[in-house]
Amino acid sequence: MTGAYSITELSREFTVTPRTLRFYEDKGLLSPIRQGTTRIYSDRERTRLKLVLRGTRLGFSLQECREIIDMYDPTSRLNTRQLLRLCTKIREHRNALLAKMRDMEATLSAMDEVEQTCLGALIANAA
Amino acid sequence: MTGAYSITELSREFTVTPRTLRFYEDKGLLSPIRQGTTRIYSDRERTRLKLVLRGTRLGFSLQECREIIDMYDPTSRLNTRQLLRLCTKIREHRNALLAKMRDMEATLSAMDEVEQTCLGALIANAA
DNA sequence: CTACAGTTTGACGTTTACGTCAACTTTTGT
DNA sequence: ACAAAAGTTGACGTAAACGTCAAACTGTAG
Repeated sequence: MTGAYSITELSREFTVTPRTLRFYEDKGLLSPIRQGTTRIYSDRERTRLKLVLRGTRLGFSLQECREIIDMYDPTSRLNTRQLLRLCTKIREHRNALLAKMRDMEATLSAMDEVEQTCLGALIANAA
Repeated sequence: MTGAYSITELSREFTVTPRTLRFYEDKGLLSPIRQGTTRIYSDRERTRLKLVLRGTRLGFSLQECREIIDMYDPTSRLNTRQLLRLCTKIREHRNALLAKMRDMEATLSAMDEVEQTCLGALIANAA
């Protein structure tokens, strides 16, 4: 495991362009190692990429994605103060997520309602 | 009811700028009536605005928001063909939403995991 | 050795979603 | 009647998130 992917391999797997991967690197979201000047992506980078894409799909900015992912990925040993700060961050981000969840549920149930109306109208039309 | 709001009233209620409301109008998301040249927003527009903001928070583009909201708001009587098309659209948008839901649940449970690790480390540090 | 497929670094372009004036008209309190 | 407050239409600016070349380098199969 702990695969080594080229930039096009990885970009194809997630149907993004190489430019996107370079851009994310520029923004500090990915940091592939270099073999000479060529980028090599490990499974860790692959996972981070997956998380970035998940985050953007949920409407988070790349900045926010970075914050979130860096929480997930405690690259170093943390002292008590840092751990407490991390807990606070987790709480914040979770609250943001739960708010979105509520938005989502509201949207979903509204959609269901429209569908009911729609189906009702179809039945009426059929009569 | 069926209130009449000025542009600043409405913008303040939702903590956006008047510019935003004019922009949404330009994009066909809102269509306040005019009293002379001045915009007057009804409760219908207020609701639409609420839905736009909800949509953007969920990472939908204004285009997508418009599609979704226009479904909710069947302004005219629809024939069977149109109703069937609407049902299809609802299905599509719901699927998109459910996909986001899954992304969200994954993110949430990952966060919970990080928190557990974090709390565990805190306890270890306290010992 | 060389042709070619893949990669790299700029650098400028584009789309979305507004922000920020400016210049002007309209409405309203006193 | 008149100044302040609110509203209108341009027009240009901006930040985020990439797209799209161009020019040069590199590694590899034939």
